[in-house]
Amino acid sequence: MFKATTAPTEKGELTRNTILECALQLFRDKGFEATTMRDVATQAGVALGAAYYYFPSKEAIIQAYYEVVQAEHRRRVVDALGNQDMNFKERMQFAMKSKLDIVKNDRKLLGVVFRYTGEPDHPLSCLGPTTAKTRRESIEVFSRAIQEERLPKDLQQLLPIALWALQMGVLILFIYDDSPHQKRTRKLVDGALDLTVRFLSLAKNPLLKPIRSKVLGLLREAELVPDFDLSTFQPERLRMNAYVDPGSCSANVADQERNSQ
Amino acid sequence: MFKATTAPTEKGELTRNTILECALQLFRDKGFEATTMRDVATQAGVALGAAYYYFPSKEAIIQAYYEVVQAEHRRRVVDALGNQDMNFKERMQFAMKSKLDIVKNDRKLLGVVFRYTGEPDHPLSCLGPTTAKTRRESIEVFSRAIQEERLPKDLQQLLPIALWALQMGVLILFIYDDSPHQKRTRKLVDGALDLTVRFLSLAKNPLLKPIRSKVLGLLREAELVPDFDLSTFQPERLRMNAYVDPGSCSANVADQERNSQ
DNA sequence: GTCTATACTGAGATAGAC
DNA sequence: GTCTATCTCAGTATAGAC
Repeated sequence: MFKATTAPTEKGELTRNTILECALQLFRDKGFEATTMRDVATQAGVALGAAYYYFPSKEAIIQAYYEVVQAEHRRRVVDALGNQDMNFKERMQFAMKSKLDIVKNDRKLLGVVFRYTGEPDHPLSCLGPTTAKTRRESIEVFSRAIQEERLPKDLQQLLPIALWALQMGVLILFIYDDSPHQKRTRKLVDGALDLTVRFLSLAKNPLLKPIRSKVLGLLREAELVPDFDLSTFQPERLRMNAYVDPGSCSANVADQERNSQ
Repeated sequence: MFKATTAPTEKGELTRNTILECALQLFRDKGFEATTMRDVATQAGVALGAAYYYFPSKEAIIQAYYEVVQAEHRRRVVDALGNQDMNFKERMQFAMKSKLDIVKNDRKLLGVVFRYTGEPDHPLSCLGPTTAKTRRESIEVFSRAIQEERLPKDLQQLLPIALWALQMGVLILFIYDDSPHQKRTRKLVDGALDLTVRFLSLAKNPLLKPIRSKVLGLLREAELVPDFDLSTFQPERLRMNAYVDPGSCSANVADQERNSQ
């Protein structure tokens, strides 16, 4: 199991970490719904007010969890890219599977991340403006994983976003997957990436450039893909993130949610 | 605007309909969160307990709404298939767009349908066992829409499920789409279906049968597509619906949710 | 800025009377 | 089937300690 939080620097960080760790332990033991904020505060040895001081809602704790997961994912991928010799497909596989490894014991918790997917205005919407930073980081991890591969520019832009979207779907499947060790989902990942590689070597063919352009144009029109050429990829320009003041991306969820009240 | 409910026959049905209509009106006016169950009960002229008698939770009202939408969708598609002369692409377009037309003024409400997507055990999970009937009906509508087209058996099985999945994604995009009349989403639908048609005429080529088999095998292994040949399509065999007793599918959400407590 | 302690409100949900 | 009374708990408020 990966360490859930990074080393705290200030006292406040330590309290926050304690609350986070205790909350996650309770969520794992009793379930998210069955755990009250009072339980969390008691377990962490702080007053209720302290819990709310750091996390504006119970769901915000899950969001914080997901950010930790995301940081760990990045760490693992960067580490592996630096130390292992993997081919294109292996790098994509690693990027997908390491995420699953990280969350494998927390499938119940993970589902809460998706709770406000359909509600753009909710501060914890996993596709909304306040979660843009995490989303961008996630896409960036996939971007790194495929960086070394020589791909046409349009595919280079498209693929990390497609992999991120695939990963979102895979996570849902993973949550529902009751096969031992979620073998079913892992097999699907293998197969999907296998097809992706084959498909890409087809798509690289200059003869298919028109259809690639059509697809990209379509996704750009839908503002699912940023409408400019990227060497420095800036997915915060995604339409779904359009409301975000880029400067506000650095605040933590607690602050963001508080601000939005 | 379509009529939200069918003509009630018994007294209980009438009360239920009243509560449903009043709730939806309030949700549209004030928003889902801002509306309390007390508001709903008051507006409908019943006691709080009566509202909970028919709908075990506030979200269950949204689920009931979605079932009405689904019924209307089926009605429109069946009607159009019988009366209009449309080609393959037009039929798919109609199936997609009529759904959007139905929900176009309720995008805020619609998001709540997705609230428990990541929580398999929740009675209102839109991918869970208790919503299997609605899901099956939705897939069946797409199945009808493409029925007349001559397609290889495997594609005939795959396509309705793929269209259903596409529609789920499209609905999310639709919710986030702030362009006038959600033109952006509608254009994406056009483009996506255009590509689908082109892709299908490619895929129909017997030379590509092996890759088709691979894709289908993959999806079957992941239990995203039922593992048998279908002439009578039975999506309740989908893995995600595996817990469902097929006999229990006829009960309404309220009953199902109550039973699951 | 980081917390404690306590009291309070609002609303989702339930129990049990009728 | 319906109502009234009640419960629980998320979240807020406040006043103050360090």
